[in-house]
Amino acid sequence: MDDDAVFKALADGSRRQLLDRLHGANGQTLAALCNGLAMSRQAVTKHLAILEAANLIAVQRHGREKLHFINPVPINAIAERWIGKFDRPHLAALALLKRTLEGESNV
Amino acid sequence: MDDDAVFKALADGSRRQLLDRLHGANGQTLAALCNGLAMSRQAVTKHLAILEAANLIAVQRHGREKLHFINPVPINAIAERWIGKFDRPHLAALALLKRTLEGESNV
DNA sequence: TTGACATGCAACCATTTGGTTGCATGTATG
DNA sequence: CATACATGCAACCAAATGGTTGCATGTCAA
Repeated sequence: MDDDAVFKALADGSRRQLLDRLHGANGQTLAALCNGLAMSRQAVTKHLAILEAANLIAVQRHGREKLHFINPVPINAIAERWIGKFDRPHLAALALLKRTLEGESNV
Repeated sequence: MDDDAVFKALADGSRRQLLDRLHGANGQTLAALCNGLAMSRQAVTKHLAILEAANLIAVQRHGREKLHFINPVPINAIAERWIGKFDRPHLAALALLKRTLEGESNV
C-alpha cells in the first residue's frame, strides 16, 4: 500500500467530504456525488480519480454510469500501522507533556 | 481541534518523517532534527511550524535552544473520530466490495 | 436513428506548497 | 566585551494542486 498517496488523498477537505457522502450512501454515480456541491463535475471527477489512485474507492461500470464504492482498507491500514505507533505511548507522552509545558524545566 | 490542519500537516512525507524522529527521541532541538536530512534548516523550520500550528508538536524554549515534543492527541482524535467512522462497517463493506467487484452486477 | 444523458479528456489558470538564499536576532562562553 | 552558535524572518522561485471551460465519446430511449 502507498502510504503517501492515501495521506495526500485524505489531505483535501473536498475529498474527505466525498468519502463522507459515500459512507452515507455507497455506490453512487458521479452525477449523484456532484449533486449539491459547489464544484464542477470535472473537479469532482479529478478528486475521485485521486481517491481511486489511493485505493480509497473502487469503481464499477454499469452501462453509461460509473458507480463508486468506498474502500475502508487503506484507512484502517494507516490507523493501525502509522497512527497506532503514536498511540502506544499515549498516556506516558500525555503525562510528560503536561509536566513539560505547565511545570518547571526539568525535562 | 482543526481536522483540516492535522490532515494537511500529515500529508507531507518530510513532516511524517519529523514526527517519526520525534517519536524515536522526544524533545529534540531544531539542529538535532535537521541532522542527516537532505533539507536546509529553514525548510525544517517551516515544516515544524506547520506541525506546531496543527498542534501535532509542542515547543519549549530552553535558553537559545528550542525543544520539540510530539503531541499524540490530535492524531488519536482523528483515528477515533474520523477513521473510526469507516471502521465500523468494515467487515460488511469488505464483503460487499468482494461481491461487487468479483461477482455479478446485482448491487 | 436521433437526441439526450453520463462520463472522459485536454488545455489552461490562479494559488498553494516546499524549497532555497541572505541576513537579523538572541544567547552562551572564552 | 567579542565571538560563535541556535534560531527567526523575509524575499524569492519552481512545481504541484485545485479549479475552470470546451469539446469528445459512449450509451440509453423515443
